Amino acid sequence: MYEKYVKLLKDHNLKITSPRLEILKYLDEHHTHPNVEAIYSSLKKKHPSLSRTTVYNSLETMEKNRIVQSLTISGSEHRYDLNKSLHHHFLCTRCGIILDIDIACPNMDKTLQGGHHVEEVHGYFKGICKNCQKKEKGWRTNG
Amino acid sequence: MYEKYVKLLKDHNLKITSPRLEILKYLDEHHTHPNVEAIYSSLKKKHPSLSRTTVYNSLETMEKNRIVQSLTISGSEHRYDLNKSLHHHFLCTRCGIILDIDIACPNMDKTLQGGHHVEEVHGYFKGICKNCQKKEKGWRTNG
DNA sequence: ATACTATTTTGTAATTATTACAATTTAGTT
DNA sequence: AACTAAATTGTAATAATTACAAAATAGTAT
Repeated sequence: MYEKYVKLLKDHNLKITSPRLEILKYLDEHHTHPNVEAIYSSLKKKHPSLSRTTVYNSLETMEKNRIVQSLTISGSEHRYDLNKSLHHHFLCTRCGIILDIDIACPNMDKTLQGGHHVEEVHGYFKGICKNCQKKEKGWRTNG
Repeated sequence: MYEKYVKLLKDHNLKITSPRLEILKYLDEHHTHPNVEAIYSSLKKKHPSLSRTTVYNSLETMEKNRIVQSLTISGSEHRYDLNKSLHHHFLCTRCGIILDIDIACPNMDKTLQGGHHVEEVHGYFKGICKNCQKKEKGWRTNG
């Protein structure tokens, strides 16, 4: 059940704790790029002793170990992602959904730019998602 | 003196106001990608009646009109840029400086990705800048 | 199994950035 | 000079995050 998350943590010499395992499981099962509040309020149901601060702490630790990735695209909150293969993200400014965008990008795996040591690369698109456009069209047609 | 900022605002049918002109001038003269606080505290000296809220309001309006650009790279605050040619950004996680990165990128001018309507494209690199690396090396050698 | 210690979790109290809002002022027009 | 919509201002809220200290726990050594 939790073997793969245990392995992930062990591989980074991190202690195996319930909050960390649950957060990893949550991210693995929800590809919604949730914010802290979403993770916290969902896990809190099954684990009432969970603290919001723990979610912050755990994510911070796992981010430092590159197990999870923090997206700053929204500008008002951090949103999280299991750190799998490199990919871009799209934020819908209408509904707030963040979607994975898999496109070729020659700059994604750079470790040096302009003489600076690069540790992270982020490609963000912002706009209106397919779904929200459909909704707006529908309303306009009906109105 | 302020002609070009006046023109920028006029071209977007925005009213010509002192706060807007001063903010544009500040951004034009400081390529530091400042946050609201930096802009506010600098302008406040010469214009004591300026309100922090006005800086927020002005930047919001000018961002909607694509006169300025908001960078969310830092994750804790918005940082601003005069919206000139498309380019990437590098954030130093040590000193917080944001630098322009001019590299070719085939995805920078996309208006559609995965069927979604794209209005903004951001390319962010995070890491340790040349200068901070130099400092760290120096200290270690001397220690 | 037990004891030990560093790490983690937890809850509360700050802090920081940003937004809401209502009153006043002002830009652009009549 | 008067008008009106928009912008500015200050204060009060809100939202996300961090600081901190006490309690609990994981992993290790005994």
